[in-house]
Amino acid sequence: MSSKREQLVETASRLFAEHGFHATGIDTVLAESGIAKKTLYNHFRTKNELILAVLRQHDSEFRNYFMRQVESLAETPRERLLAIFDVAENWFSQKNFYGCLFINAIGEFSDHDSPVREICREYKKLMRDYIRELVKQAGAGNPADLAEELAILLEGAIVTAQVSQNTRAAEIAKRVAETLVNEAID
Amino acid sequence: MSSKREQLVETASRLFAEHGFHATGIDTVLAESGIAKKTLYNHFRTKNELILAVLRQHDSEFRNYFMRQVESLAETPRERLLAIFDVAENWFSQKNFYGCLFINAIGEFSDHDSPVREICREYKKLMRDYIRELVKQAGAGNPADLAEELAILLEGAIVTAQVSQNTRAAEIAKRVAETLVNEAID
DNA sequence: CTTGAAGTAGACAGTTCTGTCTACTTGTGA
DNA sequence: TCACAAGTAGACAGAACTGTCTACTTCAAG
Repeated sequence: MSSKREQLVETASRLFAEHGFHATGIDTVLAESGIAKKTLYNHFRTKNELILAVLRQHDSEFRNYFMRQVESLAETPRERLLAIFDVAENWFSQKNFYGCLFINAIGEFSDHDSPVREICREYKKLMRDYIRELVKQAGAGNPADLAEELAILLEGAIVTAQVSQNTRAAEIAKRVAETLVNEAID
Repeated sequence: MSSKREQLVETASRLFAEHGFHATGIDTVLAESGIAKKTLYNHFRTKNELILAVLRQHDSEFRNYFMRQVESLAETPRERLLAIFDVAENWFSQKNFYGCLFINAIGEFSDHDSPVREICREYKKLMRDYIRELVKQAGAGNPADLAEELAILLEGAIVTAQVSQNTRAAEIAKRVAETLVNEAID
């Protein structure tokens, strides 16, 4: 059985994703998780620390899930670059898809130096790094360029799927990705 | 001089963009605008109605600004498709750039049928319609496809610029757009 | 068996938020 | 001039939210 701390982070993660960070009260997290208020404040000094814990947990968990999926769907680096968009399509079609938690967080925490934004920037950087590594393995001339392009395509697909609740965004982005990959790698 | 209603919408718009919708209290809007609470509640029945007014106003104002910019930067439809990303770059480099207000709103209002989400979907649809119209004028074989691709690129650039506060995203997206346009239009 | 760590239940203080209401002021058109 | 529409200032009710604290329970290790 998971620890109380893990339960809190898991419940809060779900609620923050669905309703946002400011709109979700501590009491809701407690009611949904069935955990006492004292226990929460034993593990986290403030609500903000809970938010940071949620983002850090989601960072490692989601990246892990994403990369595993990519690697299970395709073998070669080149195929994996395209599989990214198949994984995205799966993600978008989950019933509890509320877009990217980090993009949503950025919208609620505008302070440029806030730890929230730092975690979000770091997450996006690590995703780009992963893509760049695949691009490099696939043998592209300029890995950084193609990686940035594919990363932008992925972001665009995420937002489009979130706003229009349309999983086809992944398919469209994938088609563009194919063009770019074919162009960059002979 | 603008009406009190306009001042309220303008002030609220700025605060919602910077701090988010739930994190911005009515009292803050009143303090910043120097308008009495009674006046606000004479114009809007609830905070939620103020939010809707802000989104509707921003919808028409921003699209108008965006299209005018595109049309002043380039003459032919084909050039205008690429100018979209120059306008985006200008937008990203404004000191008060907090991403797309509609994307941010979607993150805070998850209810699928909420009027907030309706307005956001409609805005995104109208932007895609505008792009599709330019694509059609430029003479692409399948206007819908290229338009969707360019729209996804634009979304990706917006989010990337917002997260990393890096205006280069527009430039990268533009490069991809050039490839797509050249491929689709002979 | 006992002791201490961790959890429960929930009252409570203090703040903040939305929305209402009263009493007063200002400005303008008939 | 005056009547009325619109605005100001701000008190207030009621709800919600964060964070603290007390008293009680559970359970496992020594």
